[in-house]
Amino acid sequence: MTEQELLRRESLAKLKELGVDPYPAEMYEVTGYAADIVANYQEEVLEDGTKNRLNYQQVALAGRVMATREAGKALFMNLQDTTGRIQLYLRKEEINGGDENSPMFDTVVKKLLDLGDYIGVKGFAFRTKTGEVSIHVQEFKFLSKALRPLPIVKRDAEGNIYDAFTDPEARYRMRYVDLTVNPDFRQIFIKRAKLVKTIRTFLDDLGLLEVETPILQPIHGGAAARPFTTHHNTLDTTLYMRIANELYLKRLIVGGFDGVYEFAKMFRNEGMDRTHNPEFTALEFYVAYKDYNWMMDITEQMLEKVARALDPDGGSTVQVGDRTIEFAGPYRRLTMFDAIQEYTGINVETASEDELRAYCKKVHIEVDNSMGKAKLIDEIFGEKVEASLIQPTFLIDYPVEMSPLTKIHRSKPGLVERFELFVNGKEVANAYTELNDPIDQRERFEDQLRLAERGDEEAMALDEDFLRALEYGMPPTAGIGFGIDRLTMLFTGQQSIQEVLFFPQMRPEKNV
RNA sequence: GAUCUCGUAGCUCAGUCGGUAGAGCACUUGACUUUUAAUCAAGGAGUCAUGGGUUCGAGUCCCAUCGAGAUCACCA
Repeated sequence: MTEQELLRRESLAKLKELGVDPYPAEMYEVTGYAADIVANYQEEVLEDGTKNRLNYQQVALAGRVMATREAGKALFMNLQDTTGRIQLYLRKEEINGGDENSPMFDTVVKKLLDLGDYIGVKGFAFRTKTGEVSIHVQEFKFLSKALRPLPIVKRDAEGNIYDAFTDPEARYRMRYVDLTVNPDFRQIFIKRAKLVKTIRTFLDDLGLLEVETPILQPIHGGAAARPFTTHHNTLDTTLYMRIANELYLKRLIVGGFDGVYEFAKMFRNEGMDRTHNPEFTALEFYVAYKDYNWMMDITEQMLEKVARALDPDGGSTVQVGDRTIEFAGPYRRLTMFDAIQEYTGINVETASEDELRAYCKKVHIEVDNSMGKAKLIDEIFGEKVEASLIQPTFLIDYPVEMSPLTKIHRSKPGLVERFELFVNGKEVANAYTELNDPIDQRERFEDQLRLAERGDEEAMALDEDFLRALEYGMPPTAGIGFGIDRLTMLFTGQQSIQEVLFFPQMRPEKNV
């Protein structure tokens, strides 16, 4: 144990000796919050120059002590509660209750109270000489003693931060410390919650039903990815953590729910980097009797709502670095082929597979001979177009080979009715007119099986029960999936997925 | 999975050519009844990520391991 930890344990023992309970059980009634009081405290100056305090004259706050400034027989503290910080002012005579021999001020407050301790205070609001709204404390109570020292982050009047707690490893492993000493990061998670809430309200208002579907699945369908595998003891069977929930949501459409949505944790056993965490959150929703054109309209409406909800002034734009992204629709709609034509000059419709392969080699895109024309098109798009799509853009009409769950295009042979939404050069949504022809779906699954036999670990598994469901009849349906983490990154200007997850996955810690 | 960079006090960081481990904040003791990055005086605090190697001598050079970050590959 470090010196400071030992000292805090000694303080704890001394508190108990003095009859102070460092961890009281009873509730503490809070009647005021730092941010409210700082924002709303009022006083009037009378004709004789004296001040008349108008509100918060009997208030109880609770929070952590984040700084102390001793001034002889007085003491200032910064108290941090869930809303922010406020200064406390304590005077010896009051804390001691008039008893000269009381240990409360000199021992309990000045010596045994440490930074990071939770306390409750009762008193009245006032404004100090220097103009800071503060609480004049008349009663104070230990609520919880901290046995480890917090990193001390200081901030001056201009807002400059000193000794910031910045080590990403420490911040992510000890998010509780990060959230305590870096209140700015709290805003990211508050915005995330608001984003989810805005979407939920939007979808509820559309008349969709929020549902839950299995996370433990006997067949990992609905996406191309490697799953986590687990085992159920009683059933003695292999189960997979879901990589997608799409096939379950469509079963509910078959069952007669015309619109369903789910905020769903997905699990993919793949690499981790600043845009990938092994578990992440997707929003998927499916609406009967609609198609992908309708879904594009709805996406525009939904994202504009989100942008306005998160913007302090209700605006529809988001600033990402030096780029201003406009979320009010309509968004540009560009076919994949037109996009490639525009950014590379290649007409992929007329180009042969060999010509595309030759182009890839020329511009140093890695290719191998197993790649068919569709895969080459996808590579060229990813390499040459994707990063250029800054303003929200629907990329539409994909080759059928890449989209085993998507309905064949109503007029363009070889393509499917699919779109992906790109913003700031990154994909944020993937949607299609759902394939509801059970015979076509079976053939697409069989194509996937052939890919799996050739060693494609991410090929989609054939789900007989899902096909049985389609054979009972699924209405024409539009569906979409959003990456909620990435959407949050976009709306909060974060470069790393770890900044929008409270507890990003880390390698196990050796010595805690 | 590959490459590069990093790991020194509770936090943020210095540490030269290989020669006794440093600073600010935090902490301890003292002063101070409106301070606010409080101030002033004094003091304590380190398995230099871990393990090996080279050397008279390693925080520093070499190797391995662990952890993190960035870039790339794959994916959402």
